[in-house]
Amino acid sequence: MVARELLGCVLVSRHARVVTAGRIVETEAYLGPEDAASHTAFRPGSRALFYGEGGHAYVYLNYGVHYCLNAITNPAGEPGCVLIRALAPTEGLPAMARRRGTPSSPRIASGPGNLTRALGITLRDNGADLTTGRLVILPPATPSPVTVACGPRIGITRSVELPLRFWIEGDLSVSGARRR
DNA sequence: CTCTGGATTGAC
DNA sequence: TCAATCCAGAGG
Repeated sequence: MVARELLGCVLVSRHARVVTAGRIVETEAYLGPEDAASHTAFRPGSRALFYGEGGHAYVYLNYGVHYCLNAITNPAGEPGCVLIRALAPTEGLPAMARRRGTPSSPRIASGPGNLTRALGITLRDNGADLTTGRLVILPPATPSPVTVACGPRIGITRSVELPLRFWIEGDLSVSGARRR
């Protein structure tokens, strides 16, 4: 599963002259029509991206307040994406804190909305190429042996029971479990 | 054009 | 526990 491989990869955002980056420590997988929580199930407009070629970004404004960053994972024609939920800051922490308007903290990019705000990601990054654009995902610089845990997804109202959420065990930047 | 849901967050 | 806040889809 690609969601698992993404853990430990580094997400780099270059906005103007500011570079912010972090290690991906938490992801969630979203599937095609058979996944009731996937946007493909109730948001046809997102289908073009879901079914598009892998390696592109799918950015979505949620609750009118927060953005969510997804990576399209599958070859063209096959729906599937991974929601990036949390980052462990590795570069540009002060810039993240400035964008967030909060003090620097390991949890500055913990949670989908926090993450996108910290990296300055907006709707205009929707559909961007994650291999060449100002938003890039790199393989782990130093493949560190980590424990990957998996469990139910968070914050959704459908198919919550599917164990499609992955995170790095014990990492400080993983977002805390919430209930609904 | 109006109505409304939603993969969240942080303050009460 | 609850309100903030905005896009796109659905319906008129």
